[in-house]
Amino acid sequence: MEKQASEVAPKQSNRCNCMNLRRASRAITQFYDDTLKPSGLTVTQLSLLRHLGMLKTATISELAKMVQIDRTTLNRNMKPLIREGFIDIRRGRDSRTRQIALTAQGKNAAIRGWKLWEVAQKTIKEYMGNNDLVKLTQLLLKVENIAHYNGKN
Amino acid sequence: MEKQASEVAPKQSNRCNCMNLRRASRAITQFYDDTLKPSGLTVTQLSLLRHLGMLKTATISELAKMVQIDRTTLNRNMKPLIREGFIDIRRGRDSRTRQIALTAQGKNAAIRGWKLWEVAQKTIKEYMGNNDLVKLTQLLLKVENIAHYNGKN
DNA sequence: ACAAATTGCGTGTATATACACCATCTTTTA
DNA sequence: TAAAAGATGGTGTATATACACGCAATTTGT
Repeated sequence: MEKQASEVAPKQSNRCNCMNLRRASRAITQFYDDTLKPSGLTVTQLSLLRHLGMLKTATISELAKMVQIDRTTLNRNMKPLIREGFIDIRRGRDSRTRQIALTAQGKNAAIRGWKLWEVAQKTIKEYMGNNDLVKLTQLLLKVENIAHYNGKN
Repeated sequence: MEKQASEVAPKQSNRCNCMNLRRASRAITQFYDDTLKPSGLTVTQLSLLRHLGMLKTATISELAKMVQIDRTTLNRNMKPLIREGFIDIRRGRDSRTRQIALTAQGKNAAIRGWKLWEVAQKTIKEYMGNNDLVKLTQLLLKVENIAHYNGKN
């Protein structure tokens, strides 16, 4: 095991697993958003555009399920993308539903964002090292599934 | 060719390191907040109260540095705690500063929250396993420091 | 066919997050 | 000592997050 040292952070604040994850989440979000800044997209927005690009078209609930985010959160997250004309929403056949799709502008924005995103991804890989990054990804996936654990609800 | 829908979605959505972290962060936050619900505190709020309890008193910037959160975010996060009478803010000697301190009610709330927090911590440890949890904590600490990496800015 | 259950969605409300900008107060410097 | 520089904090604005609630449309059960 490497030294890893105490760094700047006080020992007492590293005990809560949840806050540990949230601090890391804030840090990496700032890093990605900063890298993506020239594209005018946040990492959340780019993620949405890319998922939409894969699905071609989707209802709100379908997209929410795909990106694993709360449906009402997604609803709000789409607002800036609608305003910028990156996505288009229309009524579905089942008129309870909405069909969401990328516009041409949205596709272009996604491509611009993607190129910057690749830089961020590469930097992270370089910084973390491949082994640690793989391990981290694995562990995060497990954390995601905590809700299904047999100790809860 | 069949569709293999279950293959396309997860693979594609698990590629962004940032979104991976954010999904995990959302999941564990919901888990902690749910566990803490009877105390009336969110995990963020409990964290603030506990750090304040350690510091006895602090200025806003000091507390922000300790919990490693943006100063202006902290400012807003304190609002519910002030409203509930859990913390008390007054002008410092240097009248640019504010001195924050726990109230008696705040101490009680922190104690109530703590007990539930311990349950959440224990559950996570059980669920993740000790080795993986230690490894995760280590990796998250490294992620936190990405901003200092020599490939940025 | 009609009532009941279910599904899909939006909004009200509240917290969490942080950047840009500004006001104020203190310390340093010319 | 007056001006400049620095420190401290608040607010405007915007995004991200999700729970509770309710409305409208569809599907199901009798």
